[in-house]
Amino acid sequence: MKNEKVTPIALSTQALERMPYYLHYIKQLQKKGITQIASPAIAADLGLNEVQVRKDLAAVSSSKGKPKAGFYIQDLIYNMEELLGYHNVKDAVLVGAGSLGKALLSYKGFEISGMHIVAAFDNQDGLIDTEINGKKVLPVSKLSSVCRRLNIHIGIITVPANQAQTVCDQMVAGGILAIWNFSPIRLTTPEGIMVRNENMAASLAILSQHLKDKLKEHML
Amino acid sequence: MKNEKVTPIALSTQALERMPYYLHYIKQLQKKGITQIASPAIAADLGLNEVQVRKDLAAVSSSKGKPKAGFYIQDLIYNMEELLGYHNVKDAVLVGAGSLGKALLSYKGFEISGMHIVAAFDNQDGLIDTEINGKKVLPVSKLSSVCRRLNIHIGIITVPANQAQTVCDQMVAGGILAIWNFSPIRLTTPEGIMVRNENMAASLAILSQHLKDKLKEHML
DNA sequence: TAGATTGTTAATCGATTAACAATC
DNA sequence: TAGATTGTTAATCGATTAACAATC
Repeated sequence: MKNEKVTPIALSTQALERMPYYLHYIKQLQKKGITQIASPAIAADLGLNEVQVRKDLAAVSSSKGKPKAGFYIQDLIYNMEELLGYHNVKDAVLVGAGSLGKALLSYKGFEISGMHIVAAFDNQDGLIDTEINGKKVLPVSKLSSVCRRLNIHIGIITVPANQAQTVCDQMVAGGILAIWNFSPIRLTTPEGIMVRNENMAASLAILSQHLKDKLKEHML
Repeated sequence: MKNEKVTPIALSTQALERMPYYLHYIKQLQKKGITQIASPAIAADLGLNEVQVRKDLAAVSSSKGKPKAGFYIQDLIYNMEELLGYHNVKDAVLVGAGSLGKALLSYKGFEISGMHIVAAFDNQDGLIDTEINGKKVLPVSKLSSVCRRLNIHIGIITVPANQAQTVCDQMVAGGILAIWNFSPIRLTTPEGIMVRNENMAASLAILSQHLKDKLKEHML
């Protein structure tokens, strides 16, 4: 018995990171009425390697690409959205309704990507029971019970460093499986919990490093 | 003639990304009065590989580690802050004073990391000439001239996708060398300009993927 | 000294890129 | 058909991890 298409080709994290760019790009093409696209064209426009793009598309597309013509845009969009999870809405909670937390609560991009922030949590008295972008702010003490009760599996952490690990522990206790961590520390979690670090300080460091090199170069 | 310490060991992007975590961690230790730290201890607490930590520390530290004892915390902190550019303030501009832009303008973490956002730019009439966290909002038309005049080399892009490339071009015209891109598209830039993508959609995709796998696993 | 930790050299791993025959 | 583009197999590249002698 052949096991065709049952085991999807595993996609590397890097490849997964490129997907939203492909998706955005080919959606633009679709708007212009274009129906097919070939890897070399995408590669040129997005500044990527041709073979890399081809491999990425092959990994995600259910239909094969046609030599000379490329892939059907319609298929690609569907497959990518499916892969990226846009078709089934995922509920999430956010802890830490400071400036960054508020910004994320108001960020329209999430809805498009199939994520819905159900509630926010904070410990500041002034914030509790207020609403931000239509989302109620609850005391952190209710975090794990709410997650458990509503079957929520994604948690977003936007609290300061010294509170992040505690919040993380409470999320895990509430059944959270994937954590998006905006605090500047590495969280310790049990096996099976994924933590994705959105590391502002690191990004800044990399830019800063480049800047240093460039300015030095300029001196010589 | 020996060329000692003149050419610093090149640090990979990944290693650079780990630095802020090391720095935060050893600063905590310093607060507790600890003066020395060894790689295996850091590795255990941060969930990293021992050898990796040792290599990272060796790459950044000006003094050598002592067998049995490890590295001097004071030295490490100084060297890391130096490397990460915390000691010399870098001016930056931000374009796009929407919710994310506002959050970044108010984010205290940047000052600690040696970055100072000098001004914000937007095209929305209601925002121009207002102040956000003490920073004036100017019309985008002034972007490149302001950058040029104030010798600013870092630009932060928090505008929607369809405006991002235009803003990027204006930044480059203004002499910006490092761009922190929060928009969901890949920017095209001349050689020598570094773009760091803060890719929300990608992060979400990776979390979402993990969640899908975990929930499926749970079914079986 | 004994043992932990260092720095370095080699092996492994995974992703990207190159080469090329197959195909529309 | 000719030529562009595909999918696949092999080579390259870079980072992580392992192995080990040197050292405090």
